[in-house]
Amino acid sequence: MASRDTQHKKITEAQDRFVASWGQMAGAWGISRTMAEAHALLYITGKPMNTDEIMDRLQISRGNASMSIRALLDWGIISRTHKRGDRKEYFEADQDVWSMFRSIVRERMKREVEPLLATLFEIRDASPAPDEASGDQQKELLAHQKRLEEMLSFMQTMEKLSHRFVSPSGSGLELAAKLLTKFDK
Amino acid sequence: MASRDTQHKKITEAQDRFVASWGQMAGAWGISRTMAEAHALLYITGKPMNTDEIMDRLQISRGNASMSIRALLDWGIISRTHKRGDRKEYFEADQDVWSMFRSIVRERMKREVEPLLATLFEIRDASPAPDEASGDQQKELLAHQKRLEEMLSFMQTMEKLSHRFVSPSGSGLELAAKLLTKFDK
DNA sequence: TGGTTCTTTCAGAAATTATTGAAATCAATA
DNA sequence: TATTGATTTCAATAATTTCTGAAAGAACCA
Repeated sequence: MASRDTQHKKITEAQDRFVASWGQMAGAWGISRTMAEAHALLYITGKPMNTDEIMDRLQISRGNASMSIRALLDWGIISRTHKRGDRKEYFEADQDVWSMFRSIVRERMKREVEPLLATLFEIRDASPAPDEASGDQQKELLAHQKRLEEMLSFMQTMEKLSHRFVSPSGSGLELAAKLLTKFDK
Repeated sequence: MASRDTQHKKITEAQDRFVASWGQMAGAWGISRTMAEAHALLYITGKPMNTDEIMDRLQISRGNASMSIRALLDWGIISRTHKRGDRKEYFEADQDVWSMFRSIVRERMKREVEPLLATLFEIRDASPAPDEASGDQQKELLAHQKRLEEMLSFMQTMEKLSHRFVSPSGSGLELAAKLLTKFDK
């Protein structure tokens, strides 16, 4: 039978591996490794930690820790807590994976898709109006507009879909997703 | 009425804006700006272009163009074509936005989610087996395992969902997505 | 085969992004 | 209000990613 210490060491090791693999994926999704690691750490340990604990565990500077934590708060996937008799701030991760994921989708849509969509509308509306010029040019213009429209319509569909998913009532999509995968050939 | 030249200039301008805004979003999703721009250019012009044309239009080096094109080919969202009597290779973008998006999802799942999932399984399987040690440690271990399981189960659901979406037959999800957004409150 | 054209590769340079750490700010306490 | 401790900010630096350009490699042709 494993001793208390051995078992604890193994859990810590598993946590570290979790944190590392989470951090690895970060780059591919446009967030910094540290930010992902801090989140992973809070999620997998499940207990509130203060800035110093996070710094120590991840071996990062105070500034970096502060900024990463702030970013996670802005994303809405971690929250502040306090400990009686301790002036330090503690942070804990949302423990519901689905709600966490919803926050991420919400933020990314707001930050990246919505501005893009706005720009696409602008581009469309600034397009030259069809005139009676030569057939060839006419065709080119129409084809251009069609491509713009298709992209726009795709992104709008995605936007609406994400809204459904993200809205409180839309959490039913969690069930839908699970059901959909149940009936797998 | 706009002259031929004016109209053409305006289309080019719209294309450039499209390319730029596409490129801007790239960073946030972990692909290089140039790669996104090259794809945007091929998509929005709708016509096959060779390496030199892409280089000129995006003002990039030959090396960069070659590597970006290669990456887009690997992702399966552009394809090679040829012009009779021209030894150069031409490239054109998949004009179907949904099929394009499916390719992107397929590749990202394969490259990022699947490896992560594999690592998560590894971590779980290397976890210490529950033993008869103290209740506190026992509880901690069980909580740790529960968090791992929840994350695993979430990612597996996502994986299955994406497979449905990505598979040829799964293109029905396009319809489903559109339908879902139709009934908007 | 040698010459020509097109394509890929990759070491180094440039640009971008992430991180540090010390100073400034803020907050609680007495 | 001064003191102490916690937190944020940000200019400087480090690390990483992207890009260039020249050289090597292929493909084609006469």
